[in-house]
Order: sequence, then structure tokens, then C-alpha cells
Amino acid sequence: MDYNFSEIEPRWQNYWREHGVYHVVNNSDKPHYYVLDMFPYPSGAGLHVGHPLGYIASDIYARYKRLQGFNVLHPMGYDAYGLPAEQYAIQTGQHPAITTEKNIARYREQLDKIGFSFDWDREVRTCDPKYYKWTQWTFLQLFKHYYDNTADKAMPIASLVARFAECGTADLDAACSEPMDFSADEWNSWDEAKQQQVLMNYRLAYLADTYVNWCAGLGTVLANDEVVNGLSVRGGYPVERKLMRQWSLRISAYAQRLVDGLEKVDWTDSLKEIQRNWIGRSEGAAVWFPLDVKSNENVLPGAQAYMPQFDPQPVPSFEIFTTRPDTIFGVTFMVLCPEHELIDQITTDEQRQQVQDYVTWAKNRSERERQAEVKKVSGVFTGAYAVNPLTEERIPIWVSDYVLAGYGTGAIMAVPAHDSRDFAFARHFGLPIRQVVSQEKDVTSDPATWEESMDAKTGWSVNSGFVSGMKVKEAMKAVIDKIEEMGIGHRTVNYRLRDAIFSRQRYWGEPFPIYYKNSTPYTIPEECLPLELPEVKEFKPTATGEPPLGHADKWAWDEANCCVVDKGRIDNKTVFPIELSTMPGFAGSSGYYLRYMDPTNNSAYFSPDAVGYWQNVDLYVGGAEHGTGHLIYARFWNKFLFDLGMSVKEEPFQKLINQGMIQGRSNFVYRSKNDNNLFVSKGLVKNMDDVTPIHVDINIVSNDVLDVEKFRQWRPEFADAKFELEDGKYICGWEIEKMSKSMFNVQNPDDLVARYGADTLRLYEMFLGPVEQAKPWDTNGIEGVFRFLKKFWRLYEGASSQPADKGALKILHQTIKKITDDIERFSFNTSVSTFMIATNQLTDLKCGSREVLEPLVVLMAPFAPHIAEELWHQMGHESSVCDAQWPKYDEKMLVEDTVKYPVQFNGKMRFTIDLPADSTQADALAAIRSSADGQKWLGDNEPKKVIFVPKKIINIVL
RNA sequence: GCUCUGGUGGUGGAAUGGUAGACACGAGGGACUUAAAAUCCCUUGCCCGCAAGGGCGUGUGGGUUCAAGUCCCACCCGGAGUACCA
Repeated sequence: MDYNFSEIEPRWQNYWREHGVYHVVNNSDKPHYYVLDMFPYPSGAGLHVGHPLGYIASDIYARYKRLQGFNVLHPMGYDAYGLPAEQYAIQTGQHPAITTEKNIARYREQLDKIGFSFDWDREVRTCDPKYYKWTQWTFLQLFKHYYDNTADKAMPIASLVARFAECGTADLDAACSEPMDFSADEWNSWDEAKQQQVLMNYRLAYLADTYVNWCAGLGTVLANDEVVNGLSVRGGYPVERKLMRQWSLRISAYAQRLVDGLEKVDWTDSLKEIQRNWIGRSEGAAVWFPLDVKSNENVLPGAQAYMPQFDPQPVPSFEIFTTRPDTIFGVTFMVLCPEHELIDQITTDEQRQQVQDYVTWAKNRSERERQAEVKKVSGVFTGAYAVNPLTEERIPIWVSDYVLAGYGTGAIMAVPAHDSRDFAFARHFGLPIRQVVSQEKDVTSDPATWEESMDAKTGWSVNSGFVSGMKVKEAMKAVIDKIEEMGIGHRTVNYRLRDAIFSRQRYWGEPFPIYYKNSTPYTIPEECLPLELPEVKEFKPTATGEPPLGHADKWAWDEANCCVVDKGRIDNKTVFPIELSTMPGFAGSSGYYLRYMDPTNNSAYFSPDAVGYWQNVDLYVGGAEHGTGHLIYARFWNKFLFDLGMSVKEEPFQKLINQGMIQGRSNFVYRSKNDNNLFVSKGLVKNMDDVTPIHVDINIVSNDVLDVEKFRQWRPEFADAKFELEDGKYICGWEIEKMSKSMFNVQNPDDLVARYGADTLRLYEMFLGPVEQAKPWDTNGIEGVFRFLKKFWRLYEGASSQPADKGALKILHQTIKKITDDIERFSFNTSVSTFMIATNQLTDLKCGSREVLEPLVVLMAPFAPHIAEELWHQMGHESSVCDAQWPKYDEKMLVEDTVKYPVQFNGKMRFTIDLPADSTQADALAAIRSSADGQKWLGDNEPKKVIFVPKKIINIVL
């Protein structure tokens, strides 16, 4: 009987479903193991061959762990909220829930055909109220907590309130938006609204006026990771900076723990590096520079208020951040960002007009413009001066947009000799440049002759007062010690990581469980969750510019009856308006891995028992493109839940594997420029200028040979196409590009499953190359894998209970060893090769022994579960191969009697020689001498040196 | 610019300091067949040679080593991330 995958595969898929083979329980004597895939957004296009790559790899590992005796959690679900379904709704009026439902059904159908071992009883969908109840719940907890830097964890707001009532902000070290300083009396004298306003400064989920990434094209605000080069990642619309009142998550409070945690996880260095760069920790010093009040009559007394918490100076000062305190003797000007609040107060009358014009211009520039013109230097002098606290020099204060408002204090001390940006600025405006670091001790040169600044953090200080002659590192320490002693600054750390903007002016997302009394936000009680997404008439923003939820009629909170009521009943006494924004995509995906542990729990996010059993994700597989988004947010979310005592591990994903992107391989036909109907085969094109390459659907091309009949039918304009053929064939050109519809290079897994079966698809995706490497999709090789499976199948047609001979057993044990090693290091492409080698060898030996074939089928089961299950049952087993036992190799079976030694002379391989495995160096040399090959190369010469590596190699140096 | 990756036959790739090119695809030749499909066998890095055999070969140039695709230094090229973060 031939290998009939189309009969076998659906039959076993039904069997698995009916027998609940992949159902996982939360209690077991077995050790636990959690294998997770990044769940997909169900797009309208369905899966292409790139999606299952990671799923297949994780499925192999999950099945392998199960065969090793682990209780394996391997769930799947859908990241179901998102922009495309909503954009589609705006265009067509079809409710996003319907679109999403349809797309999920299609995904499920495609996934089922590939034979994954997912426990579908645990499926989650982020748009399901039973699920987002807990997304909303977590948001409420974030709202009700603040970050205490002393305890280094999140603490209840209630304890902060108690503290304020007792001692105000005294000794408080908490993450906040603005430093605050008040007494218990002040706190107690404030009314409810004022107190709420103050608390907002500390909450981990807070409402604030912040500069946001406003994307008019999508009608919403975006997080930093959703914007690339000034354009939205989704849709590519321009993004501008805008000051808006938005919900944010105080993820910056966790910056240090997010950096530290990277030490504890088993991720690739490159991904850790991406996160480290994104968090952007830099050590340095905060230094207060006093204003030169005497020489600047325009400085208002109000400037003093700029330093509310820290007031060491008799004169007004402003704070800067620097990573190079050692260069403080080289400061020749100061720069403020255009948003800096000091600008108005210090600018002189002569400069006022110019400064105002510049600030207006800078603020109105789009992010894209600003980024595109980074090389262009711009700025203006304020007319005011600061004083260098160490040299007492008078230093001009400038305004420029190369200093960013969102980092540090939005003000810098400029050291043009040792900072390339300051250097460019100084050169452009003719400001002085002073060398304070030299690469060779006491050797200086005239900065006027320099072509660039010396940014390196190495060398010695020069022209630097008391630190002159010190190494850069010592000078840094000495300067910080000095400014701390003077009380004008301190050692500090800055992070590039900004708080995550959490509001979206969209419909298809989780509603915020928040209502407003006099524009002060209040939380909807936890027991009233979920706050369900209301129906709306339209998915567009309202005429007044409100988010789509503004169209909802029933969208007001009845405080007394704790229910959502009609908007018409809003009286701001007992019925209040509900928040109109929804949460962003990363809200639902930040904690889903925990929910899989206990997906139907209605009284808690997940039970302590469930998380106590599963702990965290042991293996997470997904794309590296989530490095600055999902993988940061999820780590933050998990750490917060850890602080709450809910999650039990600080890091959610212990080991992480990035699957490489599958690129498309496009095919081209070449249309003659002289004859619009003539297509020239690739080999016959003499000059590429004479032809126009046209993308052609890869589904009508096989091994780069075009099916000309299908091409004529493909599109009406090609119906009468003529061809110039080579050897009777039309050969297409090819190129590696992104996989996309417009390039006609999308490969749909269903077509391949229909043609070759799921097992072939699974093996072939693995056979393409290392999982983590990007590689082009090319169906050319799939035939080879299909042939292999047919050959593997034939091996079992002669299965018998005869004992196996030694050779066959050796092949088996070698295979067990290699496959086990390969799976452990996620080298699945070499596993497939190993199966091919074993099958070829056993076929040559005509081995039909069950003693060999049974363990072999277990080895195959994680890779090709359908054929393995079929053969397993054919050999008389009643239970699923999924519950078989992973074979162990016997070292004794691998022992070789003789070893084929490569013999090198001066490091060049000349011949091989068979020697007994226990040969010594002397034995080997004697054998070489007496062999014909040995005579030829060695003759009667005495080797200068002989390297003999037992069982590996012999190298003779002459 | 900075950071991280990668560079091996016509193609995908293998080789954890020890025989470079495993395993496949493609190509060429052959067997079986009325034919096709399927299956099987041989050849296939480049150069010289009828052959035996030899030389050259892992982006480039150096180095370490008995031995380098693998380790070190410098450079070139591709991909990804990031982008005035002081």
C-alpha cells in the first residue's frame, strides 16, 4: 500500500480530537513544561508559510518533551483586537467582531490541517469579554498602585494616601511624573479633586498631558514602538508630536528591573541587546548650573521656582544631565530644548523675537522632518548666561532642537571638543571649542584644526583644573565627588525608556473601566467587570473629534446602581460619562501566557494553584520584531503582577527563540519592449534594457519553468502571449523579496498540505535551514522531503519481529543520539537530514526489524506526527504514539572496532587509513610507514613531530 | 553614525579547532516502462590531466596553531534594530 497522506492525516487528526489526546491537566506527578508561541493576529489574508515555521518548531519541542515524560502545556489563541478589522469596518460597515470571527475560523482551519498538538480547550481571544475582564482588571490594579523606589516594588495607592496624611512627601522616594514636595498639613487641607490630581502624579496607570505620537491617518495616538521613521508601523501614515491628555503606564519605573532581568533569561544576545538599547540605561551626573543673574537683568524671580525640591543655591539654577562629568572644564555653552520652561524667563529683550520664532518653528516641525534633517544644525542664542560651577566662567545659553525634551532634563552642558553634536553646533555658530581630554598624556592640539570631536571615553584629562592628568574614569569620579561635596549635583542614572502611552482613539479594543466626575477619573468597581465594548453606529471619530465610542448611546455609568446606562441620563451627580478611548494592542497580549494556565477561571485572572504549578513559560517562540514592543510590555506586566504576589517568577519567558522571517522568492517573466505580447525566456534575454521584468504568480511556475498555458489564463492581457523559449521551456528569473500579495510570491500552506500532506510541509519547513535564520521560501526542495517520507513508509512495509543485526542497531542508536542532541539545540534542519540518512542506510540493509523500526517511529513522531501515529498503530499499538517513550541510546552500540583515520602531512589531508580503535600513536605511525600511501608521503624521513588525536586524526609534520 | 547579525558549490544548507561541501534540490547520463507517473543506479566545487594523480578553494588582507569555515586583528559587502538619548 502506498503512502496515502490524504487518507491518513485527517483520520488521525479526528482521532486526536475525539480522544482528547492534547488535553492538558493542571496537576500531574510529571514534571511540567510550558511551550508557547506568540499568538497571531488573525488577518484577512490567512496564514502564509512563514507563520507556521515557529509553530512547527515549538510543536516538535513540545511533543519531544511530552515523549520525555513531561506534562507539557502548549496552548494557542488569538490577538484578536487590532486595526485592520477596524479599518475594514470603516470602509465597509461590517462590524469588526464579524470580520475577526471569520478570520479566526479560517486560521483555525489552516492550523488544524498542519497537525499541531495545541490544547484548544485553553484557547483565549483578547476580544472575548471573559478574557478582557482581566486586562481591565490589571489596568485597575495599575491605577491603584504606585512604585516605591525604596521597597523597589509596586505598592497600593492606599498606603501612599495614608503616608501623605501622616507625613506628606517626607522621605518618599517614588516614581512620579513631577517631583513634589508637600507636608501632611497641606495634603489634609486639599479637597478631593486636588488630592486626586496629586495622586495621579504617582499612579502606575496615569492620566497626563504628554507629548504623544498623533497619527491623523489612523485617528489615534501611538506608542513609541508603533512608530518607525516618523511613520506609523501599521499603514505607514505620518506621525506628529502633539500635547494630549492620555492614559500612560509608568513602565519607566521598572526600567532598572527590566535591564537586570535580562541577565536571568536565556535569550539570544542580539535580542537582549535590542532591549538594552531600547531601555537605554546611562550612568552620569545631574549638575545644577546657576544662572548668571548679575549680567542678565531679565531673569525673573520666578526662575527660582524651577528647582522646587532641590534648593542648594542662593541664585536660580537649572539642572542638566551628562554622562561625561569629567569634561565639565570644557563646557563652552549650554543648550535648552525648545520646550524648556526656563526659556521665557531668561531670554533677553534683544533676543526675544528671534527665540520666539525659533521655538515656534521647532515645535511645529513634524517628527519626520526633524529626523530627516538631523544633520542640519539650527538654534538661537537666548542672550542669557549661566555660570560654570567649577570654573566660574560665564557661559552662553542657547536653544536648539538637538536637545530633546523627553530625555534627562531637556538641558545640557555642551562640550564641543568631546561630543560630536556639540562640535557640529559650535562649528556652525562659531562657538569656542576647548580640548579637555587627550589620547596621549599631556599632548594637546588646536581644536581649530580638528575635523571631528574626540568622543572616546578613554585618555587623560587636560586643561581641567584639579582633574588634569587623571585618566578619564578617575576624573569622572573626582568631578562627581566634588559636585556632591559642593551640593550642586549628584551621581544619577537616566533611561531612554519612556512611559507607554496607553490610550487609543479607536473602537476595536478594550474599553477603560473608568468614568469621570468633573473630569477626575474614577474606577468602575472590579466586581462590575468586564465593562463590555458598546455597539456604535459608526466606527469613525465623531463630528466633534471624539473617538468612535462617542457614537455609543449606552455609554454612561450609573454610580448608584453600578451599571452602564444611556448617555442621555448623564447628570454628573449619579450618572457620569465613561472614558471614550480604548486600550492598545499590547494590552491584551501582555498577560495572555498566564491566562492559558487557567483560561476559564471566572473569579480570578488565574488561580495560585495554576501558576504555582506551571510557574512561567519555559520556551517562547516568536519573531524578533517584538523586541521593543510586546516583549518589553509583557515583562513589565509580569513584574507588576509579581509585585502583587500573583505571578511567581519575575521573568515571564525563560528561554526565547526567534524564528527567522521567511522571505518570498519572486519569479519574473521578461516582456519585450518592442512587442508587448512577446515574452523572452531568461536565457535568451541579451540586454535587460530591451525587456520589462514582470512579477509572475509563483503558483504557475515550477522550478523556474513557467507553465505558459496557465500564464495565458492568468490574466486577460496575457491571453495571446507569445513566447521565445529555450529548449522548449520558458525559464523565469527570480529574486528574494518580502513575501507579499503584490509580488505574487505568497505561498499558502493549505495548497502544499493538499499536494504533499502536513507531515511533508512540517519537515520541509524545518529542512529549509536553521529556525532562527531568515531564509527565502522556495518550494523547489519540497519534492525531496516528500520522497523521503515515501521511502520511510516503504521501510515499514516489510516490518517483522526478527531481531535486528548489529549494523542496523548501530544506525538506530546513532540516530537516537543525533536527533536528541539536535532537538535540544533546536537544530531541526539537521534532524531531518539525520532521518534521511538513517532511512537510506536501513533501506540499503533491507532492515525490517521492529526492534529498530519502533524506536525510529517514536523519534519521528514530533516531526511528522501523522505518519508516525499510523505506523505506530500498524505495528500493533493501541494508544497514541504521543504517549510512547522517547528512546535512549546505548553507548555500547556506538563503539567502533576500527576507526578511519585521516592522515595529514603538514596539516594537509593526504589519505585515510583504517586502524583498530585502541591504536596508540606508535601503532598508527607503524601502520602508516608500512602502507603504500604512507611510503609515498613519508618515505624514510623522520617526522619532526606527530600529532595523534585518538579516534580523530593523525597529523605528521615533516 | 552606533549596536547586533550574516558572508561556504548553480540553489537551500552541513561541519560545536581535526577529512570543507553532510543531507537535499537542480542539472547531466543510464535502468525499468508501449508511454507517463513512481522507483532505482552513476556523475556533479573550480583548474590541469586520457588516466593515475596533482594544484586551488569557505567575502578580502594579516595573525595565532601541528591543524582555522571555526579563534584574534583590520577591512569590504548584505540584512536587521536604533537614530541628535547628552
